[in-house]
Amino acid sequence: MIPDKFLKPYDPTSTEDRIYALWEKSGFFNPDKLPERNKKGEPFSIVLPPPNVTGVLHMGSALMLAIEDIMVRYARMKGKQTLWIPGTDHAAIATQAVVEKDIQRKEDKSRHDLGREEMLRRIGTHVQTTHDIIVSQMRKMGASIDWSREAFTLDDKRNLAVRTAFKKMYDDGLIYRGYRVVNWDPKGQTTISDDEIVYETRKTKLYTFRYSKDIPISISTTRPETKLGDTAIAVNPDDPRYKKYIGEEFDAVFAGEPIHLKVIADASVELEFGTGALGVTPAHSIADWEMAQRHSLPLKQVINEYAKMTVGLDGIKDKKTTEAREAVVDWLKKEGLLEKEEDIEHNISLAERTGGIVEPLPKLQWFVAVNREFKREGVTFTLKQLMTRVVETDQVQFIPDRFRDVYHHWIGSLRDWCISRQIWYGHRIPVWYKNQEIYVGVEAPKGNDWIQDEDTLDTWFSSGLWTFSTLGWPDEKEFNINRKYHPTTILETGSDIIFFWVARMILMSTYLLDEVPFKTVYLHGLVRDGKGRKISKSLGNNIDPLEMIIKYGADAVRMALIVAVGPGNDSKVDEQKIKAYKLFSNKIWNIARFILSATENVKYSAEFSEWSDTDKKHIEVLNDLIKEITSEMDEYKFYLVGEKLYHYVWHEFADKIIEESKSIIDGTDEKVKNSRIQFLFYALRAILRLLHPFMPFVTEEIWREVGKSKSLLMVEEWPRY
RNA sequence: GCGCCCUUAGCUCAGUUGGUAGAGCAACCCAUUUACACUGGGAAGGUCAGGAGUUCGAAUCUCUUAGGGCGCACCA
Repeated sequence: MIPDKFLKPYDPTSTEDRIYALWEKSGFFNPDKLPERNKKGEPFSIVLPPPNVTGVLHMGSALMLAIEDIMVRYARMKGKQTLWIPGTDHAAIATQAVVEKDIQRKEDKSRHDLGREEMLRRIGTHVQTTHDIIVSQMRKMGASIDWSREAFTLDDKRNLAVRTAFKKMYDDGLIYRGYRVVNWDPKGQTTISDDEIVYETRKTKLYTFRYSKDIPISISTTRPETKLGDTAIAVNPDDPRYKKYIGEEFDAVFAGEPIHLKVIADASVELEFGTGALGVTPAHSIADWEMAQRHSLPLKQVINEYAKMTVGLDGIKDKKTTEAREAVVDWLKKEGLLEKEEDIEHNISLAERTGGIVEPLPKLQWFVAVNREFKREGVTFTLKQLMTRVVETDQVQFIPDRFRDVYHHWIGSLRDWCISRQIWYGHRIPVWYKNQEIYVGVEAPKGNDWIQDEDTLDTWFSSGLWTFSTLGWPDEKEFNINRKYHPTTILETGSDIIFFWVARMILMSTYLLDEVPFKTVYLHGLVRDGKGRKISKSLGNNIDPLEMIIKYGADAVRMALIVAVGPGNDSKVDEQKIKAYKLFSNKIWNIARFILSATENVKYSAEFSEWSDTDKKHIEVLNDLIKEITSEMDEYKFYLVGEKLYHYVWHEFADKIIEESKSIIDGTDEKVKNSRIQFLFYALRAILRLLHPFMPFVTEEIWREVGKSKSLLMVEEWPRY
């Protein structure tokens, strides 16, 4: 008798949690507990890109989990010693910003009202809640991940890894403290790295004016308020208009502020832009600061951390830069110095996490030097060279490979990485100060008077260590046990974090371990709505993966996300597509029902060989498919495999083979009938195994009836051909 | 300014050493208590963005034009 449940449509909700519990109980998520076949197999390892503990999972995370679980389940069925390490990311700025905002809204308090300790306690509570939700969502997706090794980017072990890495880089001269113009986010009250800036094109005005009637050179700027901090006028050395002024010095009182300007020649000045002369503001522009370094110009700060002016006339001093700008323009008009006002479009820099307008400010911060040379075994390297070399020599390969060019292009223009943040949530910088002394160490120095640096590290500093900090590094004993899993086999992640994360992992791993963090990088794109639009709150086009799982099952959601979406491409997902794969789950269910009832009193025989001619052909077609699919799986072409399986199962196997089986089974030719029944067994067993990485729940549930044994489909052998 | 990518059936996309165009969805016609809370059968639909070149042969290689997306840089 076939079970009653097959008489009803496939019901994912009553199945999935039960199946997941079975898998977990089996222990097979942990490579140490896999069957002998796998223990002897080659290692396959992958880390989960740790989701931020800022909120719940979105479709992008669901896509990531689907692809990675396909890779992992396939590897496991191929007999590999398969490890998938889970974790979550503390996402320093992002998380603190979310909690701060929440407290501001509910209690009208700032973090300074609460104090460092209380604020961290509040964040901790928030993080625990979101962490638990995220983890339960990963289970719902069917992720066959080793929960016994779960890590957090801010837990004790990872903190030790961070301190160890920092110390080593400091000793090698690759981490330094420097007074430089950095990207300051006035809204988040912290510095941010170049990569944490997003650009937005806005219309603005370009003003052309003179500092005073006595200065013969006019300049153009979009930010007149910063001109109170100018210390030079720069012109192109070949500009005939200004050659005669080079080296001259002028004094003026600009909007109430005395300024002293030296005319300098710098090749970076374009002759065509504006008047061909520019006011140099070393304290409030990274480009000007670099120019000031070249010409030994003084630096004069006129804007503070709150983006307010610190000098100038009434109506300028203590005002926000935006207000001060208008006041300076009014002053220029009144003095008759303004010559031109034009509308132009230009990019403004926004802090990615807070949306604040980035204000370049001179600050004492910690940096990773990417161009500084260091010695390793007698050979001189820079971090940039290490990062470039491993990709050039194909020690790390990109899928799709065009990202290799993108990666190199980014490295080409890479500047020193500012890693200190003035926020509280994160890894505290392992540096202590006492009077004029400085101590950098893995552990705090002995003695009482040492005060630890107040700042925390960029969240990507700890993320960069992820492939090996999760395997126990720097604890030698633990890392040695896990040594076979590093370099990891593959990294699967979103193409949007190739610089943030992929590049930083390559940096940290090549520097600290002298080996790559992964051999292959598989990049997926953005998940968009059915119309190809970005998912956004304002459009209200968000599709909640959990809601879809409840409605259509995780198998359907997984298939909808991966079919027909090649690596690196954005995917379009709408409810209709998910629904179509729910119907497919049901189709598989009914195929099983038909075969189970047709073969009810017959035993499956693996050695059966008396195939009818038609069945021989069917076997051939199926084997060709298996062969094709297997090589495509090895090439990570899941988007093709999913589609091919769908097509074969539905339109070849169900529509043709099962249809013709009806008359064969009702017929009188026992030999043909027998052959067909054995073939149905054979094909169903193959189909379930082939589909399992893609649709693990429904296939496992059917396998329990078909396999007629207690063995789990998840550790069955991938079909041979 | 530098770099990457895209333009194939109404829609979403495959098409990997160059060999007379494919799938899913949608739309159309017909059938159907069927293993199928639906499904089956059928037919229709494309000068592969435009142009030039290489070739016996180009959706596929080269150049070019147009449109679109993205990244980096600049942002006086």
